[in-house]
Amino acid sequence: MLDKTYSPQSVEARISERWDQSGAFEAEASDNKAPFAVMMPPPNVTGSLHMGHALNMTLQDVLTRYRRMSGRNALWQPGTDHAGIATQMVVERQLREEGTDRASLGREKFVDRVWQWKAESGGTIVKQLQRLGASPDWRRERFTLDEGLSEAVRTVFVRLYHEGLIYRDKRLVNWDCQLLTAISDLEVDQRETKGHLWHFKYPLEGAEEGAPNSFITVATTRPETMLGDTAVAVHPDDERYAHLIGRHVLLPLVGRRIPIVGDTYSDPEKGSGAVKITPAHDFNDFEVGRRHGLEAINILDKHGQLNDAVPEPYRGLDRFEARKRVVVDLEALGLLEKIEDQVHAVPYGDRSNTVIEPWLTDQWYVDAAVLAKPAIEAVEEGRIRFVPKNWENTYFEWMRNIQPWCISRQLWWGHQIPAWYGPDGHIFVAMDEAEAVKLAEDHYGEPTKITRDPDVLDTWFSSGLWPFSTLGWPEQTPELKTFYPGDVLITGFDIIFFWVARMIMMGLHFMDDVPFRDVYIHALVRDEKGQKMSKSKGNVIDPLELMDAYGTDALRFTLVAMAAQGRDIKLSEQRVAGYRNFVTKLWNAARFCQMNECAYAAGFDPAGCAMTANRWIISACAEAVRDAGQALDAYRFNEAANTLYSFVWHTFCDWYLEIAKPALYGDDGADKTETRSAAAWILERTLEALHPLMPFVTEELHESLAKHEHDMLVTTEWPAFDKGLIDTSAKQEMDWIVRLIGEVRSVRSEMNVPPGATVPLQLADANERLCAWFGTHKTTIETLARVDASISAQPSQDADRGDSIQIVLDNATLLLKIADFIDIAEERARLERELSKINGEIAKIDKKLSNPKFLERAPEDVVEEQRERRADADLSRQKLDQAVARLNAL
RNA sequence: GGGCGCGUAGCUCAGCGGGAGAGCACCACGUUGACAUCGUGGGGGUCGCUGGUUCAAUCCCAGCCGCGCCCACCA
Repeated sequence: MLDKTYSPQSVEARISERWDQSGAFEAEASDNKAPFAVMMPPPNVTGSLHMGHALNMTLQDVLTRYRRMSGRNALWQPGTDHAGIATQMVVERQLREEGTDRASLGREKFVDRVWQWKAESGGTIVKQLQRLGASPDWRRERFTLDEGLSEAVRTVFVRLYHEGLIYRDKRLVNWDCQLLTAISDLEVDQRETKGHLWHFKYPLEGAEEGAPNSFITVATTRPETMLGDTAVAVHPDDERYAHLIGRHVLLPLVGRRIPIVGDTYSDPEKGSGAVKITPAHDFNDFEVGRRHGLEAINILDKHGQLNDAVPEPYRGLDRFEARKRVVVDLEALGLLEKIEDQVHAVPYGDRSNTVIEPWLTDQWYVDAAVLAKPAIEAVEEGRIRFVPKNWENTYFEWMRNIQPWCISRQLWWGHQIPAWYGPDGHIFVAMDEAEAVKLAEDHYGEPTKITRDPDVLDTWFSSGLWPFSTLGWPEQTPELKTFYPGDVLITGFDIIFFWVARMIMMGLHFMDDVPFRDVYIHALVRDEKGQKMSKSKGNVIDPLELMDAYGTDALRFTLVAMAAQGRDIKLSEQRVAGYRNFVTKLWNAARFCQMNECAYAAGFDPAGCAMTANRWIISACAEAVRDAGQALDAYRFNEAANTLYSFVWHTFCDWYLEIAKPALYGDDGADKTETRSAAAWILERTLEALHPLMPFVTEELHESLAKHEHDMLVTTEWPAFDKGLIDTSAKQEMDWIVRLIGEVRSVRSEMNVPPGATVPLQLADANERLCAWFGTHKTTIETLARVDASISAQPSQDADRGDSIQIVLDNATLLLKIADFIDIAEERARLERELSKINGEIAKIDKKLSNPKFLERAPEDVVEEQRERRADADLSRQKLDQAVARLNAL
């Protein structure tokens, strides 16, 4: 016998173990079932499970389990990402605590150390995913830095290089002065910051000192960069300054003679209308510099301190220190015109949280614009579909304006770039050192020493290959053939650019096909106040804690039920508790079935039930499962969850099991046998349908039930019904019974009839069909409404004496004999209320039906529906009129 | 500056052209042989505002108000 409540803690680990041993998650390329492939977004090895993972992984697991049960050869490809910067930071922090650093360790030892860290701590996230019930093929787990994937990375790099799509260039990059590496545009966070706009006067060459027009004023938010100025730009059409174009200013503090150039970049509306140009430290200025052949003077070293290119007093100063000094010194010279407050965007590194510097260095770039073209077309042509569709706009917007992608990073942890340099700087790109050496020998005509580029690749470069590198590419493996392209990618919108776009570009380029058909973009999980969860805010809800407290299934179900398309999820613990209750409800329904020997019966034919109630519940189950399946097909996760929730709790537990009780408690016989089988059948289908959403409790129940068809739920078929099980007449009949009971209960409650009291109920003045229904379900009505039921052809004398409440249900009247509780005046008021309600409805319908335009233009079935409603309402009104008349006759 | 999204019951949210819904919270009653992590009944909403399209608008369109997010090189 099942316990009274479900204890997830003791069950989940055991069930996990069984799944694992059964090999249920394993997918084979040789399998001839239709493949279904999902690529897991690889979490960082440094990661531990947060709510975003929990949602992302749960949705993937739901789909994978659903498709697997639906007969697909389902591969969910797992793995982790080496996360260059994040991981290197973690290990460097450890080293600091040990009083050392990576420089003193040296590259090789440092990298060894990171691998060691990965071996010890890198598996955390994987274990946590198992706790969540994730069902990927763990045998196939990959790591972006493992042997095979590294080969894929080198292959891609070499090929793109030879195609001219990867190149080396000296230009401005976003430089992180703390991590000492370049980062991509996407890793820069523009933050609105309160700062100042300083207006400086630059003396014009050849102007008379002190004369009114002896200066040109420039404005800047970054005074220290003036030390690297090589021009002042004005708009060619700006009358105030046009005459100055071609003249020079003498750069204060430095003494450099720099030109005044005309460039449309200068905006007469902004600042003073003249803008200082620092090509080496500003992206716009860099372009201006290129147009005018200006020198780019780099004034910063890699730490963000001023270098030898500036006058002696400023050398070695930190950039922020230099800013103050420059202002002070210019003021002393009388060249500070004014200071304004200004809110402006300051670039921060998303990892280091420090101010990013545009810095002039040699880096490797991918010509993203070329790769983007087919990637844009794939989405335009619908070969890839975003769900919800609006994300396509975001994708297009970014892809159509894509910039060269800086892929080199000055880190040690990652894929070292397969490029070597000869003594003269000649570049040799090759799969390995031996090949590079040979290339060099061919090039120079003799063995020549070459050195490898020390940089590593952006982590996203390797994750961009994930959909095919994990399947064995560049080898042409059976896996690749079977599982590429994948079916759906499930991820958050925050990595559409970082990852999704890159996978599409790389997949199309190297596999000549899209990496996946659908991209389902889910929402962000926020706290219950709608704030983004973050460690610094301290509002992080830990999924593991919720799993401990409420069970994994409750958490999963919550996330699925709240995953409506296009809206963020505000998670509250209360909600999880609510779904824990649902798990308990399901558990107890199963327990009830077990107690009453509702067990799988070999010959049971769900289409052949004699009892209406059984036909009805089977029909309702078929509808619910069909709807849930359709919802999952359309990625409407919340709908699937709600449909099943409502069916299990309200239809099955609240109504069916209560209706079934008399038969189950009664004497042996056909009714009891059939009801037992039907209940068991429904329970099994319910467990199957819920399994993708709540794998643990359903598997546990499946195992605990006395007899069943299949060994494990995980490999059972998702219930697929044919239309034959949907029985509209049973539905009509039971709906009426349900409403009847509801009406009686409502009246009893309103009239304060003691819940325990059994009172007479008479169906009066009803047609044959209703009388037949009433008769068939007499026991159900009596049990659930606590009445003694009978049928009378005429309204009874009880009503005429005022001993009964009259309940109008469609075109029948129910008489509830509760004389002791009736207050005639109140009863009259109640009936009048009913009457006015129905009259209101009739008036509304009449308004429509009397509108000739409605009759003329509304579709036929809508008009017909209104007519039927009108007729039904009219019947009810007649009955109510009669009831009132009888009361008035007293 | 551009783009996206959201304003529906006290709270969190579904629905989205033809009869306003769920969960939680709230109120009343209930120890009926699965479940008090429960059952039964109940109260509560001019579906942000203003126009327009339509026979019909919470739903479509426009504008406005409020809120959030993303992108953008502006001194």
